[in-house]
Amino acid sequence: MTTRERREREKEERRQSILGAAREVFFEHGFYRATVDSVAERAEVSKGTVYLYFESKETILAHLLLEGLDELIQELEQAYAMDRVIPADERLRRLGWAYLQFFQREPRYFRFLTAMDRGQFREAVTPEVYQEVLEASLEGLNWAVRAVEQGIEDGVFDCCDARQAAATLWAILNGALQLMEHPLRREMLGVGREALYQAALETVIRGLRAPLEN
Amino acid sequence: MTTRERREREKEERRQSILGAAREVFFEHGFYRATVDSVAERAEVSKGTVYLYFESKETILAHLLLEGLDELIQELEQAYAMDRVIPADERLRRLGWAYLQFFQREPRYFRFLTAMDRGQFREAVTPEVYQEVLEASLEGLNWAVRAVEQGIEDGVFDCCDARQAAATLWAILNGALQLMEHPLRREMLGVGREALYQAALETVIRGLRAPLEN
DNA sequence: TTGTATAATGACTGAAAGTCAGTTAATGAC
DNA sequence: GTCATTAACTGACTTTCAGTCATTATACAA
Repeated sequence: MTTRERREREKEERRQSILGAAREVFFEHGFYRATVDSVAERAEVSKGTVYLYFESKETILAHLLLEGLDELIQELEQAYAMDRVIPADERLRRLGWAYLQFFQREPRYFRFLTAMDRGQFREAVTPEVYQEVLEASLEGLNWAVRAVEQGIEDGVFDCCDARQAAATLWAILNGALQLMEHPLRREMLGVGREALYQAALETVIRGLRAPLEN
Repeated sequence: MTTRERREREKEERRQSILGAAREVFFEHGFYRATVDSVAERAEVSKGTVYLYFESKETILAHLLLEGLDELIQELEQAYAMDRVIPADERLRRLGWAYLQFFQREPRYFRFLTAMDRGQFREAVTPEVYQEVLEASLEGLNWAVRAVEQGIEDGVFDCCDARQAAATLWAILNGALQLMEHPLRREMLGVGREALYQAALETVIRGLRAPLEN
């Protein structure tokens, strides 16, 4: 039955076309200001059709995020540079830098990701989809865990739990990004974009490397 | 003219009563689900009156935040313990801990604060009010700056810019808090609430203390 | 050709923020 | 006490938008 296959393909194409339209519209106006009607119009379908493919406006965003996070994870994998032998601290530095570069290239993804933590979002998305996005957003962390583990093995880092250390790194990078993405706050602090990020990254790496005193 | 004064006082009382009602309703249902109608009902006034005192739903939240941030700043001031002679790293530790305690006691304030960074919020609030909240949210940072400056003077810390170091600390604590406040994420990471926060705090302090190698 | 299943539509509903013409109450002048 | 003026308040109404669903169109199979 080739018909069925073609149908499936066409359905997937339509789905992608709606996603593409949504990306354009959400990026152009921001998620909040964008309307489902305008997504439908851009995709040249009716609103009803949009809801045939996605359960809610937020679900569309979730799937856009999944795409973006996929890219991010690939870039982190590259940054880890599995094949080469690199000191652990240098690996963390590269990972942190790749993380930064991704969100500098796509600041809107970062904003969407943080938006996802709101009740508004969680309520409008099935638990499965929510879980999926969460998992994707944490997947890159595994590279950091591996780097820290390597560092502990090599005696470069001095901390008990690689997972916890990686989580710390992740928390600080997100905190720095959030601060960076806020021109007004940055201005009030009088701290430069990259400067802050680099300082944050270096501070954690130094913190991991330093021997425990007292 | 005593009448005028009484009028002013009554106006302020009404304003406070609306704010109080809003705090209850927002805390009870969350900002997103709460409606201005229910705030009005709780305050025993009409919706029109609410809009006589506040420009938008978001503006009400902004003023609640200002109250909360005032409390926070006072607690940070106490934690700094100006009168006593304390090593700089210990001061930072106390500040970080006070910061944590505040948001553990009032997690909803933290959520409201992060919600404030959304476009939805910025557009619904006058630039003045927005600026005011931002400034309040950064005021506590000054204590951290002072502590780092003291640390640099005493040779306990090794970093060039106190302001930048304090911003780093602030970024990491916020990142850690954000992660902590997310049960699902924490579960996925397998990291405990306080454990993560403490690890993050200690890592930064160690990072500041460590001498620059390389 | 026609019956059936699948896909698409867009007018409609509901919810909630925000508005404003009209009402009520307080104050002060006479 | 009465009336005029001002300030405070009201709630029905408007607007905007997400989400629904009865209806229509299309594609396919017999």
